Amino acid sequence: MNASAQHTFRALADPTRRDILKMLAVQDMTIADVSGHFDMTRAAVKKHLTVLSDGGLITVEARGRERINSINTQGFAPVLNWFEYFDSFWDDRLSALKSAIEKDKT
Amino acid sequence: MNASAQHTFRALADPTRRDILKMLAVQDMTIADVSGHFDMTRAAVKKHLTVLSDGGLITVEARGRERINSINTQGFAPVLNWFEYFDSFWDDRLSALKSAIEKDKT
DNA sequence: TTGACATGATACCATTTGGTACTCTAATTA
DNA sequence: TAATTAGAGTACCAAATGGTATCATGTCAA
Repeated sequence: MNASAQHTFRALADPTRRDILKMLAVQDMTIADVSGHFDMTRAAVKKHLTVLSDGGLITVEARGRERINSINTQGFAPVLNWFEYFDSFWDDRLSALKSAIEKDKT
Repeated sequence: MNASAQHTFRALADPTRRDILKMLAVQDMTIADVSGHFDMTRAAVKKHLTVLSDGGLITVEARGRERINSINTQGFAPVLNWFEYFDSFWDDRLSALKSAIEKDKT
């Protein structure tokens, strides 16, 4: 926690961590649950979860001997805020950006 | 160029590179121009610009012996598209996110 | 209580990353 | 033309990163 924008951007920079976030968007999972989806040790997955937690993108709640990892919606705010900085410069370009997004959808 | 989402996310993960993007949002700059704003060598800045170019976030145009670096609006599309994936899961949470963004504005 | 299970924590390793220093080429310009 | 300027390219270095292996701890269940 105590996520600076830097921690959040760094957390998003790894493809494994982005995949974990997609999984957690569907449902909460324990560390073992998450590990089951990757070809790496549980310890490695745990490290990724720690980075995601430091970035404020997930929260972890102890339940007995398990740790329930949940996505934290508000953790995305620092990154989306950063993008909004550009809005003030792109009054004209922004519409082009939005149409580009639509076009890129697969 | 040939920016995969991974290259784009990685390009955004460094604070120096994010600062460069903010500067280029205001105006196009040569490598020397950009270097003047940082306490590091021109070669180091050049490396950052290469990563930004690989991530599709800037374009570089030769003009005489200078290289004009410009922000590439459409380069942000892969990242914003990635975020949109979550929309389909967060029909209810998304509004909370948007209000959180508004609240976080300083 | 005792054993199995989920996780935490640490040490260690190879690769990547951010940075410097140095040399080289191409374009200006005096 | 000669000297200067903007940038390219490479070798090198320290630190961070992603991963494994190993051991310790708390919790559940028989």
